[in-house]
Amino acid sequence: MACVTKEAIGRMTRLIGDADKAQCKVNKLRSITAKLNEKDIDAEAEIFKAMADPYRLKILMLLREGELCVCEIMIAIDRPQSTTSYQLSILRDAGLIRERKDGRWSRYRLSEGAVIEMLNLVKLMKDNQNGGGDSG
Amino acid sequence: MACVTKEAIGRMTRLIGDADKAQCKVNKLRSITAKLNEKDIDAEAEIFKAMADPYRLKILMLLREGELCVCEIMIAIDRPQSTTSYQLSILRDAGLIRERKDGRWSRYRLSEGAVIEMLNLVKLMKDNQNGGGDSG
DNA sequence: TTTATATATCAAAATAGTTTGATATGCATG
DNA sequence: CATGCATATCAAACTATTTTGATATATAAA
Repeated sequence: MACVTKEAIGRMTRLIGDADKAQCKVNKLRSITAKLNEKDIDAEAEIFKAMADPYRLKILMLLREGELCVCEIMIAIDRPQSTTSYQLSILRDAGLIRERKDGRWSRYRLSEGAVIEMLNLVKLMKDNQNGGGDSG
Repeated sequence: MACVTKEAIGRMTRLIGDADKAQCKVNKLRSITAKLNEKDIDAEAEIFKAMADPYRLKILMLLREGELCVCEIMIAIDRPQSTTSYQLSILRDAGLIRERKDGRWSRYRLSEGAVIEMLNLVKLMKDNQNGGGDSG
């Protein structure tokens, strides 16, 4: 951390043109990131990681329609049981879905409305990138 | 795909208790996922992947404050230049940030407001999970 | 209580993503 | 055009995630 500071100030001085202001800017940048709580950021990254897979996105989209058990989900995404279980465990551990035991079945559902908002938002972003195309 | 269908209908029949209805349900589940466009889902997963890393989240949070060049970002996140460049390329390729060349500097900024909405939404989700804690 | 079923977990192979020093590229200046 | 600097790209080591058959666990039915 400390070992790059000198070079950092040099770079910043060339960028800004004034050594004192550069020192100031370096301090400011460092203080902004210092304020960002590591644990919070890791927790947020964990949520994005859980959504960062096509099968898992499919599962979330399916669960918008209502609660489903593992055997239904494995049919829908067309993967083996162990794979389906694995993907569900990632979503569950990230807090995106909830499990309910029902006899020998495990039924899964979305844990909160924000998951749907997230899916809507990412669709919007994708559509904006492609120039406003439409899709299911 | 076809080779699991028979077993799928068996499972579904046990779940529902009626072979015809089971066949129907299997078809319905398959048709829901069939409607989900693979390319769209992959594109959306790509966006989530880009956000699924603590350093990249930090960068996005920094860029909420305005445009920054690579040398400023590497100071803020305290990583070597090559690492910083790599992370920026992931964000750029996913369409989350935009690059602007300015002499020998490359300046980066958020590409759209939806990125900020995404950051707000994930913070909400994380806070809900922890029982409403607060953070920077 | 034996058997079948649904799901979770394990373990090992396969695949994918990250880090970073070294090097290339491109701009600006002397 | 030689030099210095900012950034991008490369390549190899490293780390993490995913896949899936096999196996364990738990529930229900025979």
